[in-house]
Amino acid sequence: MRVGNLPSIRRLPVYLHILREFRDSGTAVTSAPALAAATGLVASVVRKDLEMTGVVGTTGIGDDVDKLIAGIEAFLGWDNPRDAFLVGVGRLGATILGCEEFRAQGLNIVAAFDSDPEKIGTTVHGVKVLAPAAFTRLARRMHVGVGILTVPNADAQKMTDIMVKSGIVRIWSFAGTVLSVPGHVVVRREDFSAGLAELLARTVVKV
Amino acid sequence: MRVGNLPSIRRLPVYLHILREFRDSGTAVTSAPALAAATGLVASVVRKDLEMTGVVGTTGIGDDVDKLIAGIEAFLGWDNPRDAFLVGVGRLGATILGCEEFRAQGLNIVAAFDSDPEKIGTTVHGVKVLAPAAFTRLARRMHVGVGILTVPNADAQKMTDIMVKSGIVRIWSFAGTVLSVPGHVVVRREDFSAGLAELLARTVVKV
DNA sequence: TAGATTGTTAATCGATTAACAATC
DNA sequence: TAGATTGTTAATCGATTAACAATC
Repeated sequence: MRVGNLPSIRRLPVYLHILREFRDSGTAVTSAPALAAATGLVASVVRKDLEMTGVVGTTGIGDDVDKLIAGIEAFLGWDNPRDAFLVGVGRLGATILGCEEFRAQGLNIVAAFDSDPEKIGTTVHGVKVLAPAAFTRLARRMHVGVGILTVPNADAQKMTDIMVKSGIVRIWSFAGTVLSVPGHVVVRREDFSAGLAELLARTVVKV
Repeated sequence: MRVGNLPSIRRLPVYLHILREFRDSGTAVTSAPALAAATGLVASVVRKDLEMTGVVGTTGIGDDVDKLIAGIEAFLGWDNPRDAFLVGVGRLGATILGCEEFRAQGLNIVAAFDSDPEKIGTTVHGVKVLAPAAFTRLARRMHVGVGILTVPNADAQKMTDIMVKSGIVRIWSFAGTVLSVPGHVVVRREDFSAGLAELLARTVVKV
């Protein structure tokens, strides 16, 4: 069974962003062609993507902006953020701790972990930094299911294993390495090297 | 005409990472099946991906590790980094300025720009922060073709227009908005909201 | 009504995967 | 030789796009 394809899910936040602008400028009704124009996609794709959220429009008229916003937010779980632990309070980890907007995007970072004794006990952007030894116990007690991995590549698999053992089922990884996890664990890798490769190597020309 | 597909290009840095580990552990020859095992892909995909780089292996034996490394690096342009300007020295921008590894991945950040007078004139991780007014003149004089966009969403399109006007043809954007650019400009969007949506909404189950 | 847009089906496109002859 | 792997072609799979009847 599948609930939607990945490319569609990735486009939903873009629609949401545009729909909120529409709402803020007083537009109550929109349409697939209008969203297509604003995103650079074609209307068929927009319709397919929105179908996934279960929100239905009115034939001949279009879609209600508020309903669409609520529908997408519900589908993405943004109306009900999940608790997450972050491991690795380096520069990137600290930057992520400072992103308040994630809280409105389904992610509530409740604690951070780092093996550096200098960092343990400090508070970074309002989040307490704890010793890695406490990870498993706390994750289980607080029923935390989401882990953010911002450790150096060399430590990534080791920390992943600890996460999995602790009941984490979704891992947002910023490590460059491929992680091996059991089948029930979802890993989303943000791969800057891949992004850079795509940006610079791209000699792909559409004909 | 096309030189390769995007998914393949995005996988190349992963192969590179593994190949370097192979080399460092004294392995001189590898194979598509071996790389498939290390990445979790299937051998056919590995062969297709490597075909793109032009490196040819030996039937029945496999591929030379050093040749593959050199071939991928050359294909990605990592052996010959391009100069880039970064705009928006906030938390994320500063973090990116601190990523020395980008220099080995084809990207050489030579200057940063920010409209905050407190930041102008300072040096962040070895990179000078300048006033945005100087962007166009410097980009043209130094023939900089790559721009990194780490400004708030509200300023993203405005800065994009300035980049395009200044001769930038590749934009690595960390803004959440859709940017409109002329056809000759390549934009690669690192979309954390999309990543998060994919991570959390994913109820997709492979059957 | 005429114009516009919906939801959905069918056609197209592109990427992944399997298969295999060639060959070390 | 027997086993393994190459490069490449053909089959499969999944996502994008076009088309259209229904309908406001």
